[in-house]
Amino acid sequence: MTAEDGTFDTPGHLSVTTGADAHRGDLFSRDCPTRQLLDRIGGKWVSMAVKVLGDEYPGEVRFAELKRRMPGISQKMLAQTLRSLERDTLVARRVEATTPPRVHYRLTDLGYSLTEPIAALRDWAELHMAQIDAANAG
Amino acid sequence: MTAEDGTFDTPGHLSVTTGADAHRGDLFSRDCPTRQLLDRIGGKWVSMAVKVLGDEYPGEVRFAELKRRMPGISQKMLAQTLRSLERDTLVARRVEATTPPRVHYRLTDLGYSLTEPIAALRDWAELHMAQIDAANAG
DNA sequence: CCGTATCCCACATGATACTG
DNA sequence: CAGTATCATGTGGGATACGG
Repeated sequence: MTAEDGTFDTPGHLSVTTGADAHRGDLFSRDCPTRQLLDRIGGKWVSMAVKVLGDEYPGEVRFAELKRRMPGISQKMLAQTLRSLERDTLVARRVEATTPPRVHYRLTDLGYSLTEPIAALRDWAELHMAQIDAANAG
Repeated sequence: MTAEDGTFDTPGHLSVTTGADAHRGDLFSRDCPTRQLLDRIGGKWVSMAVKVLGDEYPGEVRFAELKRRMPGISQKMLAQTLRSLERDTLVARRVEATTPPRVHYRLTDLGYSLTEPIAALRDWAELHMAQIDAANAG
């Protein structure tokens, strides 16, 4: 019942200051994939954007429509979130060169594949978050 | 292909920015469970702590041993992370009243159940994070 | 319509020191 | 050993204004 995988077996923290060049540089820069992923989807608006886009997959959603479906988000955060997802190739961007321009976003196949593990989180959350909230309240 | 569930149908945006004047009626709109969960496990050390404890489940791990298995974490952050998990009833704490005292931590059943969706994240990450890193590099 | 640029602040995290 | 207290800081994210 102990570990059968080694996801977290490297720290992601630099350990030693002896010797300027250290050993291969592999000691610290190798973060665990789970932590890396959480750093990406843990942002305030990322999971919501993925959900909204996933609901239309493989269809597209325009910027303004995304904003409308994500109440409370600012233009800045929406653009920033989408840029990040685009850099990660989780979202594709298509510009219609009209005036004014229309910009369409869609999940890539990779992005859509991410909706699976997120759905696992959602299922767990829907089953158990109430209990956790109750524990915090009481 | 549109939404069949309503996970993200409320914004969860708070408007008060002063924080000190306790503005009544500023409701934290009901956040979606997924976002709430990500707020909890998205912390820098939470997923690692769950992993380390999960590897020993249903066994216990002592504070110092936990710290040893989470390279880079400070005592403060370890204690803080464990307190949070304990409040959420994801982790149980047992104190051995010796001198010096020994404190043992273990995942609760609820906490252990969380390792399932986290494993889904990990599996996805191990398959795809390299591709995402490559996209960012290039 | 679709952004970017600025300013600002709360907060998560870290370093360090102290205690039972 | 197992914490708590204090101080410092980088940054995520919000408000607002401007630009193509």
